[in-house]
Amino acid sequence: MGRQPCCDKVGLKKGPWTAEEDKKLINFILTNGQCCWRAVPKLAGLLRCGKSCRLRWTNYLRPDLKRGLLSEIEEKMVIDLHAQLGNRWSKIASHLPGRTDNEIKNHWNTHIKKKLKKMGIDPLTHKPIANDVNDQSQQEQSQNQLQEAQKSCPANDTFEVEQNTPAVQAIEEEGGGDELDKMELLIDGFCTDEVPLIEPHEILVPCAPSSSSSTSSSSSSSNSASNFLEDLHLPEFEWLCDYSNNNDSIGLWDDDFSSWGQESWAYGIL
DNA sequence: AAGTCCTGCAACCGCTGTTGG
DNA sequence: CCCAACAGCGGTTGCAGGACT
Repeated sequence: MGRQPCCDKVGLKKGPWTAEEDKKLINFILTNGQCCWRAVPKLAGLLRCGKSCRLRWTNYLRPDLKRGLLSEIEEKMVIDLHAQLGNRWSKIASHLPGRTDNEIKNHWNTHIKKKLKKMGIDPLTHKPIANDVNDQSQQEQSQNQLQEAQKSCPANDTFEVEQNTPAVQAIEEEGGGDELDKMELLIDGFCTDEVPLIEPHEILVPCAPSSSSSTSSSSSSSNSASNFLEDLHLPEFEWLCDYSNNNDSIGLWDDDFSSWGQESWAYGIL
């Protein structure tokens, strides 16, 4: 007797979310908080499975998300953390407030991997790419050592940034080392699972409009959040912050979104 | 202008870990 | 201890839009 599917997939909608669905999900979460994702679609009136709702919320609708490309500092952090943690994207994401594991994973696969390869660095091992067989065996050895080190240093152990990985050195040589130093102040000496990393007043708006070119396919992705919210035409609540100003910040940082009450959050429910 | 290729992101799938009966 | 239910994670895919021919 195998495990039952997480949801009854018959009649459930798949594919891109519509603004209407987003609206329903946001309203439901804001009203009821995050609880029992399996029940969310039914209660929210959505023809989606709970898994899909959770993903949509955590990867896109969460108000504390930053949008746009990763900054140079964030990119370096990702590289450094990846050297330490491997493909544990959620752990890496926990060090980058406002970023999701999916976003980081995508960015790694599409940007950073190429960048590192271009620099002659193996994105897997974070070591210079070897050319001959001997170097390859050395590489494998160092890879094994890295994995052993990771095993002996589980994610919950105190995390310290390894500052001298070739990858990070290479990045630093390209400029921006000072910024990395600043960021290291933030991440040095806390446990991987210890969040928050920043104070509420430091939270960035989830919408910093990116001036960089965006090739997003989704109707609303990579837009500024203000535009995104306008697209949703949400009548039930309003964002209290002026998201049109990049320097504004929203006053919340709470991992436990379930604690969000009807009126206790950064929005005002009308 | 039309067709093709490439890129990047959102979302899905399947597996693992955790929890509670 | 076992098993089912559930949440979460990481790998992968599908597709829209831009770049190129």
